[in-house]
Amino acid sequence: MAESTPLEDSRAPRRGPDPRRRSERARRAVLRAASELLGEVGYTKVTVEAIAARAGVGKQTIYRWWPSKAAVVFDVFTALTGGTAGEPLPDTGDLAADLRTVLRAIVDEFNDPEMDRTTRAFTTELQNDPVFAEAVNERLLRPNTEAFKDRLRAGREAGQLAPGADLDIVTELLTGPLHHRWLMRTGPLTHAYADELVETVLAAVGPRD
Amino acid sequence: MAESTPLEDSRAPRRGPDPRRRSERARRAVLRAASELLGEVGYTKVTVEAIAARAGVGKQTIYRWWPSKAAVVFDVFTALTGGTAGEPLPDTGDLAADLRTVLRAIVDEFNDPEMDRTTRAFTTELQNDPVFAEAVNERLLRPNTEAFKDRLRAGREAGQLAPGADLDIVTELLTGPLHHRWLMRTGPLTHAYADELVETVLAAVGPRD
Amino acid sequence: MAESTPLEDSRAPRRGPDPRRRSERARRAVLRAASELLGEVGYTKVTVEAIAARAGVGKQTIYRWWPSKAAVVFDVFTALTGGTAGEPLPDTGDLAADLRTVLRAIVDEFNDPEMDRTTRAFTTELQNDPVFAEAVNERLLRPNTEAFKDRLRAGREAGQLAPGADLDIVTELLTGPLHHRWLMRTGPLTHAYADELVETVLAAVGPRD
Amino acid sequence: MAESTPLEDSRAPRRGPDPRRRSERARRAVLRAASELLGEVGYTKVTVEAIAARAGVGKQTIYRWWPSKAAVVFDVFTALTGGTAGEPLPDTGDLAADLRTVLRAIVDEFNDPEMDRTTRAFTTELQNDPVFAEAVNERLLRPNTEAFKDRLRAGREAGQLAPGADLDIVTELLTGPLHHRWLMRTGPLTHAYADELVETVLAAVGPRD
DNA sequence: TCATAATCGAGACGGTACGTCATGTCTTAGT
DNA sequence: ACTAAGACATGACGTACCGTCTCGATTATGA
Repeated sequence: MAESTPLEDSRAPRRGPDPRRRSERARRAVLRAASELLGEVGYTKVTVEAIAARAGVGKQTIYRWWPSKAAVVFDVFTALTGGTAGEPLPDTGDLAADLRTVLRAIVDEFNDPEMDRTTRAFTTELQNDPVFAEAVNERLLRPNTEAFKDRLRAGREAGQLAPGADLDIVTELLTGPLHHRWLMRTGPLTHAYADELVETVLAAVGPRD
Repeated sequence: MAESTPLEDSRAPRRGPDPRRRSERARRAVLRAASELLGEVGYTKVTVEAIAARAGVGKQTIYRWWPSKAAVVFDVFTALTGGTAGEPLPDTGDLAADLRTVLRAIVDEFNDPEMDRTTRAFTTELQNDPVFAEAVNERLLRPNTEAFKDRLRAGREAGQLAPGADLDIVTELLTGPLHHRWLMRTGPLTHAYADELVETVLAAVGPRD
Repeated sequence: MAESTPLEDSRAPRRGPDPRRRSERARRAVLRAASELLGEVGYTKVTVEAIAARAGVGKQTIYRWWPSKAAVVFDVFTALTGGTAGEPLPDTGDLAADLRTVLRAIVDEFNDPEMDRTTRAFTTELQNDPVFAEAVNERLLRPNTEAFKDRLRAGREAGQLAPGADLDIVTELLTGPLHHRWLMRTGPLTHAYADELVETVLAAVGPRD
Repeated sequence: MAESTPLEDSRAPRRGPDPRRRSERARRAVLRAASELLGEVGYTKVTVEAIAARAGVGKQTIYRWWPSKAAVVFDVFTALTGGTAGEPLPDTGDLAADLRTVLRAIVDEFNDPEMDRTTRAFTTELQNDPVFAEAVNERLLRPNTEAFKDRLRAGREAGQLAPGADLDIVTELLTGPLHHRWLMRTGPLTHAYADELVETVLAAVGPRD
């Protein structure tokens, strides 16, 4: 995903304002203000008006370039992650170790307050806007899932996974519980938890001794 | 969970209106109206005003008995499930079969439009209201988790699970992926999927042959 | 006017609650509370609910015995004046002196904060409720006007007023400016002002030297 | 008084909305709607919401520019009178004739339903809002009183009034009874009544034959 | 004198309007 | 042309009172 592609660019040749004249200053100020406000009051209480005021920007400037509050938050998120969605997982040859590394990194992300806020904002919006949901899926979730499956496939070929293992299921077994625990706040997110998940899942789908 | 315990009753001896004088007619009308509106326009677009209007009830009557729109929706949910949270899982002696039964039932629930709407409403609200999140956890999620663990424990004692299996992890491995797939709409929710989840997880934590 | 006849008694044989069973305690408490509140927040901001609460009385008890807030205030007023409306003016034989006495008394009444509040309350209500206006006219204003005219008539017969003097006009010349100055707060209300009014008016309608 | 100076402008350098951006369309629509509603349902039953609805204007637009319903009505009034408050009385050289002209005009105004409604609205509000009372006094009543006194002074200098006549008292004797009769509805307002008032008052304070 | 019926304090009810806030669009000046 | 500022029409918010309507718990007749 391109670094700061706004959500609304994705589908059509966009008729409207001329992007060449867009003020970079205003764009940055909006993202910064939105990020701060997300951290301070939470997604649902962030208002476009407040973002504009804090950014020292006219409301119209926001509405001109982003179709919704969700789109602004989406841009905040991609700015945070630096557009790493879909990057290949590390491959040291040791599948278990690599998965531990990745799951620990996910745990760390979820434990970062700014990421937590922003990701929750997403999840909120996703529930009520299927178009947004599909966009997020396409740009974030599916690329990441594919990256997982690529690494698992490599592992399977290396004999570290049962030949018949369903890669989709394995991916979900690894990330689903983690995500669920975070989302529902049903338990602490720690490296130990990440490790235990990897171990248990690999016990199921690893090669039989 | 008691059938129609409203969310706001949970913690304190409730100072305020006298519940004995509460109009059962109004209570039912509000829940019905809220449920209908959830289905028609989705949680975020439901307004308290609209619920009141549709129910033929004064707004104050809603604000008198429920602290928020979320609390109304919570009651709609508990009315829908009939308060089954925390009920023991079936125990036929065949752990795998019982888990399949339960996961298939969960799949069916998620595929029911009314449940889907209501549950998404929850999940939305949960993200931005930690108090609500804790209430939902206490009354819905934890009881259900415990019910799972109880059944798993029985299975472990019957030798259908490895003696050292971590029941929390197993529960999460069973429900997390399911929930995640539903929430993020990353794939279809079918009985076959439920069955595959059970099979894969039990492969990990079942007794070694 | 009978001392505490409530406003609503005036026209019909009142069907409804049995006045014999009326709680004197409640009646007094309501009038006291209303009077206090009038002084504290002013007529328009007094609410029936507040009167009931302060009086320790159910709202229905007020609505049972008085048709409106205005009627309650009317009773407060008649309780204040002791029902002196329509009482004959003093007649010492000296018309000018008697008028000075009466106008000074009116000035004193207007300067009494409680009377001021209550009378303003009336005047407010009068403007927007013609039925109430007519009731007040019938029970307060006309009797008082008649009392004035009676005294003036006696004076005219005693040769202290021009034989052709229009008693209605003279009455209005005496009370109109006083009332207007009070109502509009266009100037101070003093005994000297009362005296000057009497002197000037009598100069117009007194017997020519 | 400037034609359409809103009530709230009177005292301070007004911080708040920028009057240059004010929509003239909205301003007119509000005044028209308020005027119509005043005539239809009476001041106390006029609601800001109804004014906004009839004017096709947002409630906020009313609250942005007027501090209260009373202030809107004040503007309606000044629009009605065309800002004639404080204009000099006619001076034909014949004091009695000029006063008759003026009092007859006042009678006509009070008999005009729209003026009647609006002026009663004022009087209502005046009773319960001293700030409003003072504003009305300053902008309407005092200028008019001064205009009266100017004309009377000219008459006094022309020998048509006793040299020692108190102009304030004379003014009040002329306008007080008129106003009182209108306000309390204690009698009909006719040209004959106006004439009689002038005649009687001048009898008191005119030069002795 | 005692049952019984009405009034009492209390307060929930269906409503209306309040005055505020945020939405997304439109207008006004200023670069 | 695009900006910052902010007025606009709209509509929901949560609160305050309205006047009506139940509740039990006292009264105070009148059978």
